[in-house]
Amino acid sequence: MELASKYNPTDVEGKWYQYWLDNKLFHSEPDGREPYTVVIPPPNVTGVLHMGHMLNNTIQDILVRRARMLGKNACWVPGTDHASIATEAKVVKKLAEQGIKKSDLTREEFLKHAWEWTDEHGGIILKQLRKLGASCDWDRTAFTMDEKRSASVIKVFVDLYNKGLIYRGLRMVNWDPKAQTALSNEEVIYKEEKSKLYYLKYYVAPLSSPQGGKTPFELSESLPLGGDQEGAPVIHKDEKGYYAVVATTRPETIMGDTAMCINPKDPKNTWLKGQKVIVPLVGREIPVIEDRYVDIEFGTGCLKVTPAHDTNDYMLGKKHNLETIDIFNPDGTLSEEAGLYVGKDRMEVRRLIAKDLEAAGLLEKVEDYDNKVGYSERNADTAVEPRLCMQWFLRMQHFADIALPPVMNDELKFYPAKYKTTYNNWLENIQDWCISRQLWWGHRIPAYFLPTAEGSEETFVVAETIEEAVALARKIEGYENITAAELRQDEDALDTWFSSWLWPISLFDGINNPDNAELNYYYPTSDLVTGPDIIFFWVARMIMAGYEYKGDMPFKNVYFTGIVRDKLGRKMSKSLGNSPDPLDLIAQYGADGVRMGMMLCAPAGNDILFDDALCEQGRNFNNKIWNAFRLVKGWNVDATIAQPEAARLGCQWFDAMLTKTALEVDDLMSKYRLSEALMAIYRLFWDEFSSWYLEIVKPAYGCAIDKQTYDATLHYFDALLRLLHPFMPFITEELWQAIEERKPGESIMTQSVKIFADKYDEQLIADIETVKSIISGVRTIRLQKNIAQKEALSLEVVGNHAVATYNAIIEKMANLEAINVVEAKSEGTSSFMVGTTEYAVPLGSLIDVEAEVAKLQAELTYLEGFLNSVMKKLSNERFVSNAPEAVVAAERKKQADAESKIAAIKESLSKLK
RNA sequence: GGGCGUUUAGCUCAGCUGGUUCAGAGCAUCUGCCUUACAAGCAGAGGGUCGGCGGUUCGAAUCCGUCAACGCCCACCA
Repeated sequence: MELASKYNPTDVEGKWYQYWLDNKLFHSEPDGREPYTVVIPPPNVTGVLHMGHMLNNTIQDILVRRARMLGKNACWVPGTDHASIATEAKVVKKLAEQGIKKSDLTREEFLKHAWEWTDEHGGIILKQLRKLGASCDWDRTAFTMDEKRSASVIKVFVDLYNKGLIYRGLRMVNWDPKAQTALSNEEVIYKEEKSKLYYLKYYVAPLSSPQGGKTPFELSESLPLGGDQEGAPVIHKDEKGYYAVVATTRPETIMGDTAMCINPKDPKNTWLKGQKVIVPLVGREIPVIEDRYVDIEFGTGCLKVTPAHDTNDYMLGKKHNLETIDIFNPDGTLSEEAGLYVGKDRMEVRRLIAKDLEAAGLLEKVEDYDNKVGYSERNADTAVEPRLCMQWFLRMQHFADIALPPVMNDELKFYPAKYKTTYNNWLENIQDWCISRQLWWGHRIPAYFLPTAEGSEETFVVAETIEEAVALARKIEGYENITAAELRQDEDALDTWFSSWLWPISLFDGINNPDNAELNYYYPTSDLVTGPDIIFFWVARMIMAGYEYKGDMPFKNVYFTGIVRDKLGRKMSKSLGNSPDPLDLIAQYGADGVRMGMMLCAPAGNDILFDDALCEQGRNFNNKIWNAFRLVKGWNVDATIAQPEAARLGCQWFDAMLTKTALEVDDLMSKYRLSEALMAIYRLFWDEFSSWYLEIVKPAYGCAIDKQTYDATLHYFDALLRLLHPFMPFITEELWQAIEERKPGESIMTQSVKIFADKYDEQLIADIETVKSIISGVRTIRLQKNIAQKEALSLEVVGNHAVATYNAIIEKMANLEAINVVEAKSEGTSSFMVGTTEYAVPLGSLIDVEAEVAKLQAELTYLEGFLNSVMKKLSNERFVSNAPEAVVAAERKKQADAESKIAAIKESLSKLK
């Protein structure tokens, strides 16, 4: 057959992917084999493939394909996530471009747009995964908002509510003013930011009559002003009176101030105890309260308390029974309650109020300050606003209790194990999960409110369907005749993760249909491959749901990948433009090349620094394999030729190498050290197979090869392809099909990777290493003396020729006409040592005595130094008496070897001189 | 503020329970080759007092302490 000199992936990849699909090789049904299950971390339904997906799915595919080739019933279930907040944001943006405001639409109208968008863009990413070679069981493709998954979510919500684990409450939550929804704690990302610390004047309020405008402080005290000394009170006074100074980063919230707080143990501020102060600009009098929460060292030790807009202030407010004034609208603008700056955005107000405060003489000073500000995970430019509102929560303590032990005692293993600590910390400090989102795109909360009189407490029922809700409502006193039309369903949707935490169960319909045959067969799944960034969002919660709803772990192992960075170590991001398009890479280097590029730089758990050059290496490897195949397939076979000795030995040796490497790969794969496993195969193919084995067995130009060697070579090729297939599925299928005629529907995918013995001849491998060194030694001399490979040389072995068995190989590879064992080497040779044996190549007139002397002299110097250090050890009494015998013996051997080498070199030198 | 991790060749990393697989691999570099599978290649070579200091030990990249740099996670310091 004619083969191009370069491998062309584009010709090959589409063809075989279709072949695999046509023959249903990715599809799995429960059977008698051991299952191997992976559920995909569902990408956002409207997302496109990025490098992170690429890494993640390459790893999954390698694991899945390998498991399949180990005879397991491998099932990789794909699907997508509805990603409520991200998708809703995209739809809102798209509608805005068409001039449509979300607020002008009904829920139904909006959802219609959202579904249209989803149908249009949904699943693009799954199509892209096919280009990568992902062997997902596409027949099982699921969506977190499809019928079965939605029903599961609702069922679980009702169940948890009935178990008393879900509650509704007025809480301080993280509010995203852009998306106008609450977020969970995990969805807030804190960023260090340069900001300002504003020092505001809060005047001490004068008492109304009868004291006539004097402050209680003035009336009762006569402490001196100032505060230079440690522990002395710090009292401020100007022409308008006494005042306290409060440091804040958020002056725009002063309209919501309902107290000022000092630490009761703060000597600087004891003078303020029991006073009232006046909120600047606003003019409202607020009490000074005392709480040890206040840090004496920070700022002035005076804290303004805004219970509606800060989590800690809220806590203080509750404790001290303070009024709560919510000065913001849901979109982050100032509300009527604020009284000032109404309708303006909070960020703008910050600038305005700073100016106004200064103009009014109420701003003492402004300092630069490094601050941490929380941002929405999905709207990276939007600062989160703490906001008090009614939300649904899931009690987490119960879940922490069931999810912590199996990970800590390694029933469920994390790779790398360091994430156990992270997991432990989170679960030990678990907080309730805010599961409601003020969004439409998502699973609507199945709570139904009953009509109640104005002002009275809200009453609701929680049920899977409206009919059940009505039935439940009718059991409540006074609502015996209520109808469905009178019930009002909660407007909120559930957090996306409230559906994805069920993924390993809901994919097999295990919520709607518990204990079904598929669930019992495929669950628990085998390996989960995901990023450590979603360990809390997803991994931990799946473990919780797994134990709650199936009584068992959702997966046995979790492989945490690194984060894909560029070669400078920067996170890949759209804004930096440093993220290559995976499909472009595939077009350029081939899917196999890109897969290899990803894996080469992906040691488990470390961040990976991605560089196109690695894909190039992958592509080059493809080409190497391709050309090795061209060589082998180009040979003419002559069944009448006897197998040459060199080839016979070469086969024996490669057989051992293959087994050795396969065992190594088994071991590495079991430890999820995929990149090392790939590297082992890479070296086996490139160095051992191509550079050594093929050169050893290769017939002379124009000559035919014997049948025995040819068959063995094809057998090895076949084995190498199978070893490699999980990593490089396309080229391996292409060549496996070309090795010999295959039956229709046959594929390398269903072959076994295990065809190797569990033992190999270590001595043989060691001997060939010596043989290789001898050959390299001769080659080095050729290079130095500029002697062409064509020109045959002879070799003298001084003393004992331990690897004489392999002379056939040495002669062929080094092009030697003779190998002679001699007592002493002849005149005019260039020599080298392998181990303790000296080898010499007679060069006649080509010998450069001076260079030869210099070379030997350098070696002598090194060896003498080495011997010296060995002797030092051996003459140390304590070493000889304390070290294990074997170690001492090893040192003695070093000594003997060095001495014999030195003797040989000295002799050579004396001859040369 | 707490916790975790990293630091070994120019780059990316491997070196588990201290001693011949201990200083390694791949890439990059340098030298010589268009040798009839492959120049996306072949053959050969150079390159690191294992972050600093101190300790334990007969012996430390490996164990302990400490310092430094970098990275990540968690935490309510306005």
